[in-house]
Amino acid sequence: MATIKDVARLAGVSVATVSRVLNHSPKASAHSITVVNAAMAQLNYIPNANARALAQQSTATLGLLVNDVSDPFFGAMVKAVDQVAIQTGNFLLIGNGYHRAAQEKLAIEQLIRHQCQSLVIHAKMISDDDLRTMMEQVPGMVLNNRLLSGFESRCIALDNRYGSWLATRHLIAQGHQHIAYVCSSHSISDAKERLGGYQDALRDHGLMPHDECIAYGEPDENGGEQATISLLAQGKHFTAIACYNDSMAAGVLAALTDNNLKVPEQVSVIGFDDVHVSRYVRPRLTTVRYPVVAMAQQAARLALALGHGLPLPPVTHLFQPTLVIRHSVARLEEL
Amino acid sequence: MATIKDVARLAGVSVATVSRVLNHSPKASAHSITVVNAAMAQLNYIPNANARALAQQSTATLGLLVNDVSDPFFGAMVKAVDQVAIQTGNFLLIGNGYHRAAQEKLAIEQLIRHQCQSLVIHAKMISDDDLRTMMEQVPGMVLNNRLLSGFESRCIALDNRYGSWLATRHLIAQGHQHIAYVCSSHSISDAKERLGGYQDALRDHGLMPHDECIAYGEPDENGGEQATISLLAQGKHFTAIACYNDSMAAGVLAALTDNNLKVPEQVSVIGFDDVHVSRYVRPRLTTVRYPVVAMAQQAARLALALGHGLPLPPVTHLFQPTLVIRHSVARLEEL
DNA sequence: CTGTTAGCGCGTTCAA
DNA sequence: TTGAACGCGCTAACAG
Repeated sequence: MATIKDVARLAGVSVATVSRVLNHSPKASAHSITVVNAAMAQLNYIPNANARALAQQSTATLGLLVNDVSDPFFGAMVKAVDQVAIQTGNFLLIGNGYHRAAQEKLAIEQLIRHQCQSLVIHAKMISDDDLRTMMEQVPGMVLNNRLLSGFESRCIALDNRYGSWLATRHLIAQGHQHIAYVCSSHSISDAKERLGGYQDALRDHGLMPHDECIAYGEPDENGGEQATISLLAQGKHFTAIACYNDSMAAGVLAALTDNNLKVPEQVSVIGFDDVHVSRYVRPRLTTVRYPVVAMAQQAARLALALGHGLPLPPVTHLFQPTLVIRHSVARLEEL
Repeated sequence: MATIKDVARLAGVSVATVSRVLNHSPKASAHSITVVNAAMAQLNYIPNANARALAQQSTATLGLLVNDVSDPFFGAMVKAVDQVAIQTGNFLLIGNGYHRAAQEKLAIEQLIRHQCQSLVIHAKMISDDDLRTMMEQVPGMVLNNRLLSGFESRCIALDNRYGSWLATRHLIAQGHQHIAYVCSSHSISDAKERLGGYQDALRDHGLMPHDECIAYGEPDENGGEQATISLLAQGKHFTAIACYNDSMAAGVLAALTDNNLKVPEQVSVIGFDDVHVSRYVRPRLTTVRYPVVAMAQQAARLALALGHGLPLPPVTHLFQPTLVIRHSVARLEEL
């Protein structure tokens, strides 16, 4: 790998001059520019980002922590953040927490080791204390989907409870009275809030929430299938199912179909998140929209501004979910 | 951010000693270890990976280029590579090519700038020449899903043609004679090879391939829907559809369902890749298995070995796809 | 076992 | 406009 010295030698100038044309400094003669560029091309010179970072005490990188890039929800988030990284000339470093506190902590540390000044963090397992010491160390660190007291201005979250309340109310408005809930088995705030929203909505409309109507599973298709099967196996009576997220809802649809239950004619299903899958599953999934892209972009812009001491962009700290009506919920005519 | 000097000062030792305990050097007294560790903890010291890379002339990083992390196929690939990165104590840097030559080149360059000695590259658009100069510069660069002459030992690919041939033969064996093909509109080798395998299989079994039975679309669900709709709109007669990949197949299933065509009773559908979606779509998708995980892992291990001058692991350079039989293909009884 | 020192590749003074 | 020299944070001899 050629270094700046090799280029300088070949071009017959000093390294300082090479550095100048490299960084488009105005004080570089036209002649230097041509000579240096020629030398760089001939050597296939690629600058060393590490050395540059060390010298400038700043890196053009943006760090992002997600649960798991291979999860479509986080895929969308990564893409949204990458978009703003590209726009602002930054390189995106990605870490995976894999739903484990230790791994989350380690991955954030890796991002910091690599000197990311701006960090967008989606971490649900790591402790508040650990998170706090990191927030203090890195001014450009922003939390996505988590509220940490004392750092409210650097948090962006969704009103999960309200979203789930909306979904459940929609089912009730369609005449459903027996509504089951397919919940995530991960004990994170999202799960509690969404479950809480479902229960609140029932109570608000004079219906009793029953714990036996709640089934748990991993927050993916398979978890949705398993939860549905356990609901069915217990002979529960329900005409609608509200789900923790769309992936589980896809599993619910599959399990109902496998058991000859027609959706939405016999059972209505509503999801949460509005990820890609909800649009091509059949019937198309009625769901609650989680504005991942907008939230991720705002988080990224905020992190970038904070990390470089720039004026802060306007940000929404608590986003409101909305209803997306498709074809998996039907009005209950009789009963 | 505390530096090694701060730690040394606080611990009352030299930076060399700090470096030694940091790197678990055997020549460090128990006393030094305790003192230094205490100082590091007190300062929340996190080493600077850039400085370390510069000093050691080597980084513990593995670079990966994919088309788009938010695509489930690449999500699986990223996860597989991340797995081996974690196992080997490396940090994964990810770049996105977004199906564009310029972006692919730029992303690879970024990875090299950041001094990744090992690179797993999935790039279909960048020119052979550009790729070659990079392969020459970086000995630890491995190509996934592309064959570059002169670098065969650093390429890992799938026999796409054979996979598509397998799929088509399976349909023929089930009695189908009128088989449409839903093809990717991207003009990359995969598309050509898979289409070729379909045509070969038809010819090998005495059937004439008709260009009018081929519909094109973006290689995602929506593309599959559009392609199916155009096939239907043209009134083509077919009893089965072979697809470029599972995402398109999912779109095909959706479009057929929307048009009251039962799968597989009226139309059989076969996919390619065997990604996650194929298992929870209904009917479950019969498809061709692309061993992404195994391929990605081998590519990663090869890149790591090459990049660090270690003995090479055994690798399969051309993987063979296999048939995965589920429920979207039926035997054609009459005609 | 420890400290001093040189240098990794680059940006940035400061003189010239 | 240019080059020499220093330092960024860290590792790796080397000498003690």
